[in-house]
Amino acid sequence: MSASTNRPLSISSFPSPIIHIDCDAFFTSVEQALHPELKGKPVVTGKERGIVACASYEAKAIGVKRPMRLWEAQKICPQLICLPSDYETYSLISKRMFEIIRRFTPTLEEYSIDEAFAELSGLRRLHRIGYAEIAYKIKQTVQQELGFTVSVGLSASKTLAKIASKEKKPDGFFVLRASELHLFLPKVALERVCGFGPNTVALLEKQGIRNVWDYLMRPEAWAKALLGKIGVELWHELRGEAVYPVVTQKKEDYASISKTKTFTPPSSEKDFVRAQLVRNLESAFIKMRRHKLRAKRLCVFLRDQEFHSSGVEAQFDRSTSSTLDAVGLAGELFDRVFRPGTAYRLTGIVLSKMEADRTVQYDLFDDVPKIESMKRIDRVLDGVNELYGKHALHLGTSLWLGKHRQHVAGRGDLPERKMQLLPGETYRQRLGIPLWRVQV
DNA sequence: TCTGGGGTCCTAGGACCC
DNA sequence: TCTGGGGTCCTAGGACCC
Repeated sequence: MSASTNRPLSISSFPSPIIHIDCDAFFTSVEQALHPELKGKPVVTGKERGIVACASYEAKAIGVKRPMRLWEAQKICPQLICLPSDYETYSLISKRMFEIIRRFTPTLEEYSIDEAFAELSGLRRLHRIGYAEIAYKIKQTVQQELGFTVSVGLSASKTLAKIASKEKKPDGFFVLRASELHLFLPKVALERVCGFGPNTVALLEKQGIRNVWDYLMRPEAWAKALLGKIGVELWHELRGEAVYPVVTQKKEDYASISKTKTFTPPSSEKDFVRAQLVRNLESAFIKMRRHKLRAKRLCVFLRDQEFHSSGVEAQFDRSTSSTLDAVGLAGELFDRVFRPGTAYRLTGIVLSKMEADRTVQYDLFDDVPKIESMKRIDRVLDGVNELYGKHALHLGTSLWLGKHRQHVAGRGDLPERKMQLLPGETYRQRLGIPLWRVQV
């Protein structure tokens, strides 16, 4: 890099001042704040899954990392305290944090359960202090009221603010002025940019780019040619020219809902893999109905032993929230993806093209009584499952075994399905799930 | 890092239409 | 039958994020 290129990109410090607030070891910090006896001790969450979901800084110091197996972590650190994740509480604390920040600025984006972006423009006059002081005051207030530390970065774009918040973690506070980028960015590794994953970093390194400043010294057109749209956006963001807005609107609905599940050992037994898939289908539909949504599109995918995934997508005749309605198509897609002789380790389904399930609109040729009765079945299913636990009541695996063609073509009819529920013992036993015996 | 689960967005190629 | 060009939708897959 020649000296002549190493000069400020911008004279103004903050064309648009944006802060990124990132909680330090959020889940365990909440636990320690709620249970003071845990303070200063190595704590992890994730007990229910058997892997480390979050490790406190005390645990990290001993070498516990994410996502380590729990037994592995306990070997390294025998005095480790393992807790199950308590998402409801974490969400509550998360909401409280967002509310605290909103007292300073309404322009807040709830980026994830433990991260937020906020715009500070126009606040200097209101608070009669500079942006850095406002940012610091936000950090202090959050910490005081929640009882654990957060890291805050202030800069001129979301991408830069995120880099800044990581700079001094934990309990970090870092101000990155646009006028100082030429001094700071040569020290910043490419993987610290949100949007540069392992593949992109490898590609950039092949081009002789070793840090963020190197990247900015290439022309915009070069970034576009190499990395496309995202490449250009980040090229601007990293120069302190904000491209990504702080999105204040809370996202309510999902663009997609997915359920995947890994099983061990891997299996090449078609009906067993299919049974796994049905399970995911049911879970996804339960979740979808809880959010009062329906889906038009369905994707089925499998992952084999070698970690290669393959999937197919298709659309329903009309969007649906009924599990029964979807089984046929799911079965068809499964048959298209499944390769005999291949051992699979995971099945997954993705529902997309979602819409609100409030407005009922039937096509001329829809079988209205049947749709209505399927909806009633779903309500019963959801009700029973609510009472007795998810999957207490579920589809018999046999529902589509052998006969599923018929269901796809004619969509079947309910009494007949009820008769066909019982065979398939082996898979049911292997999955350890009860039968569907309820009269609808 | 020999690998958990839930998301979002982008892109390239093909089909199909005018 | 061959020849263009362009638009749009769908599909499959990739990359990345928390």
